Amino acid sequence: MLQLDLKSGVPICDQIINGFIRLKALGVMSGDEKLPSVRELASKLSVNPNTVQKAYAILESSGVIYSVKGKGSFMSDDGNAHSAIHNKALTDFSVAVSVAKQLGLSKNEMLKTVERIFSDKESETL
Amino acid sequence: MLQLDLKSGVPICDQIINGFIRLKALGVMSGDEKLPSVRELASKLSVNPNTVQKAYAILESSGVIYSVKGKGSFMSDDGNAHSAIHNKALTDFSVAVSVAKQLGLSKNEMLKTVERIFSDKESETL
Amino acid sequence: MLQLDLKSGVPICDQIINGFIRLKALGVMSGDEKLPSVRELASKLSVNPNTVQKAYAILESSGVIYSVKGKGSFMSDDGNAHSAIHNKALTDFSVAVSVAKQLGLSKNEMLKTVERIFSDKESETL
Amino acid sequence: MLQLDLKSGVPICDQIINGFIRLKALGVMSGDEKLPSVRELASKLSVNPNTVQKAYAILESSGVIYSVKGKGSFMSDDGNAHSAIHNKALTDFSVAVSVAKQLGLSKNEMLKTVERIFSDKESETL
DNA sequence: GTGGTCTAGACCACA
DNA sequence: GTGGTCTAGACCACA
Repeated sequence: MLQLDLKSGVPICDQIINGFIRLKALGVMSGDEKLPSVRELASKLSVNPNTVQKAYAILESSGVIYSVKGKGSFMSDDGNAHSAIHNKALTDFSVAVSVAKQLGLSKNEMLKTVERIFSDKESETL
Repeated sequence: MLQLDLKSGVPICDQIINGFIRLKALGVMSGDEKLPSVRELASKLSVNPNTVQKAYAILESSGVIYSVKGKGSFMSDDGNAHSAIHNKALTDFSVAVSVAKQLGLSKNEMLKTVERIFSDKESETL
Repeated sequence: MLQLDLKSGVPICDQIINGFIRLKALGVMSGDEKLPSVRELASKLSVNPNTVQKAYAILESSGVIYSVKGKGSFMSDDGNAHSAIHNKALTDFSVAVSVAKQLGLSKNEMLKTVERIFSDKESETL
Repeated sequence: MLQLDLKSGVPICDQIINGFIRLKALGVMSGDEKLPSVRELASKLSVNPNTVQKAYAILESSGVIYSVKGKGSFMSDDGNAHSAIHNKALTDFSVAVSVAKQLGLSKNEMLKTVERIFSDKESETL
């Protein structure tokens, strides 16, 4: 379901968070679908349960998932939460474009970079 | 000259580095123009002189500025330095695209964002 | 009869307990009225029978319901039970006031909220 | 500055979070004021630094404070964040009033409870 | 079993 | 020194 890239420099916790957001955005997971338990995912990813717990806590606090003690964690269908994340991602990307432009990157270079990453088969295996 | 955003999460050292690169790219500073002294800038920005020192060292080691003992630091006109910066900007932008993709942004949204920012006159004043 | 909100964060067992107390307080259920069997309710609510069993046990131990072997559980009319519930409700409310105060709500805001909800006819349908 | 009540049942992390929200709401702390460092507060409160770190992380993610690596954490002046918290507290309190009403508490009992807690000197020592 | 909290202690980047 | 991430492992409430 999720695959980590330990060499990427992106914190494990963030990779888990982003992974579930993406699974929902892509329609791979749907509302009220059960997530793997904290311990199960930790074991599969070979990371500490605390790290998964932290990711789940952040996902819950932002409304992406909801947790029921003793039952498990479930994907939320809260449109507001998911669109808020989408908006934040869009804003962050806009900032990145502005910064890159200021540092001298041309429009063409950026367009090509976007195309390249979307046609990059490796990145699809996530 | 430079303005820091402590709340942005971007390391202060990086903000200083990017700031001078930007000032050169935008034509606000030109080749051989003198930079403020480490202590002066540190005092103006209310940051630790060590942080400014570190930024200057990185800028010098990458050829963006050069130092003359007893005189100070000056903006360089080194073309190689510019291409190094260009490469770093390209790498940073690629990472931003990957993360945005991970969070569910579509290729189309990204392409449109790039187009928008390049046709946006306001963004030039940033 | 009862409806659970898994996303509310309130333990399922508590929701069942409060649900029956409310049904009695609102007059929807009356004294000696039969409750659904543990298994029946568990199946309808899609929860673990142990959870319903626990809720019934707590309701019985506090006198809100009573059980007859081989016949089932029934709503009680025990006045003492009601006062026990009343005390618990008062304690819970006090905690809520303390927390709200801790988070900066003014006395006035709280008093107005109480007034509003008691003059709010819609809230009776909840 | 902050005082914990270990017997209250409220998680330590939450008490720290609520404490700083309250200090800002009451005007005891103002925008851009420095918070004690993670380790300093942990030592003063005799709790684990991780617990304080978690509280600071949650406060930052909700915009109540902002952190600068190597410099410290500072109270934010983000009106939106603080009013969002205020709104949440008000909503939570409204829910508590509704529940209490359903469980049979009278308007008078609630008003008196609010008055009592606001005239309670012990609660002011927090 | 499942989520949640906490302590203990290591390690990293940044200032 | 300061924030941030992570592992290791205990313990609790709830189902």
